[in-house]
Amino acid sequence: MQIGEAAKATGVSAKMIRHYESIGLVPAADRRDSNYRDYSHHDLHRLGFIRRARDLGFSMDEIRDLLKLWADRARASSEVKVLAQSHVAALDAKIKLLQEMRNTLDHLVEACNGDHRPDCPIIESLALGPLH
Amino acid sequence: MQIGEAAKATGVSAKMIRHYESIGLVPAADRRDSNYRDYSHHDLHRLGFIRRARDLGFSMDEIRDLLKLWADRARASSEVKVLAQSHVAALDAKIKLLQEMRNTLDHLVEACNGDHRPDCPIIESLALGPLH
DNA sequence: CCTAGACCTTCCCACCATGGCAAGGTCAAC
DNA sequence: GTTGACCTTGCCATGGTGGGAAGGTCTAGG
Repeated sequence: MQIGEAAKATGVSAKMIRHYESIGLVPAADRRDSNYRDYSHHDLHRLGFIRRARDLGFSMDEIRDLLKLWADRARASSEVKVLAQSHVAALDAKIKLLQEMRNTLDHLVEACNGDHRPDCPIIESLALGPLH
Repeated sequence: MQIGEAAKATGVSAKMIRHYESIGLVPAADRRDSNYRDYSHHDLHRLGFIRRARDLGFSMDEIRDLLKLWADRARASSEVKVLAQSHVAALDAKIKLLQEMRNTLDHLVEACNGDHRPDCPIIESLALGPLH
């Protein structure tokens, strides 16, 4: 199976498959005589794993760790759990930050008349002063 | 006031102040004989505005628009409100995405024993198959 | 007067994940 | 044998920020 097909099958773009190979996240693919990359079922499995991990927001480094844990059939599930938990915590922190932004801004939006007049608490709040 | 002091006063790093100047977000600062940049109260005001907008998660492009709206004292508050509302919507979308990640992963975490045994729904879920 | 150190200058490189484009090779179908 | 769909490598860009190098400027103290 060549790269385009592998891309469709896994939802990882051909571009990114090559990139993952270049950074060592996946082993270098086999090549045909044409020099085209050739993907096995096993390769697809690995790419699918990576895509799902990315869909959950894991970073490349974390995915690298997850792949190692996946390969190690003797590792304790607690090792995986710890990694996943710390990612949940990171997601929670990001969500909290975004929610604070959202709420602050939403209050300002609510306070803004949104009419033809220039007075606007949103701009005024941004324009407080040099500091503070 | 030179750049380091302006950085402390506004919470925008000297590095970023220069960057903002280079991309035209702030006008080129006055220079002293030494070629050091020289910041006025007015400049600080603008930098403070930018920092607060960044703290609310606005992109550089949006901040550019906000600065224009700030400068235009005749503009309707509705113009500002529309911009802010669309940013709130963008924040909501990001938050939703992160929450979906978080919840999916959290369910897997809850389902994982986290003990010495290797069985782990987290890894199993990532390893579903080449597709799906 | 000289030096140390704290500041400033410009310029280039790095991150992370991804896309785009260009110049060229390969293969299948018509 | 040409067309068109695919592949190859390589370089550049994004956005917002930090790091560092190599060198100029200023101030305080000996």
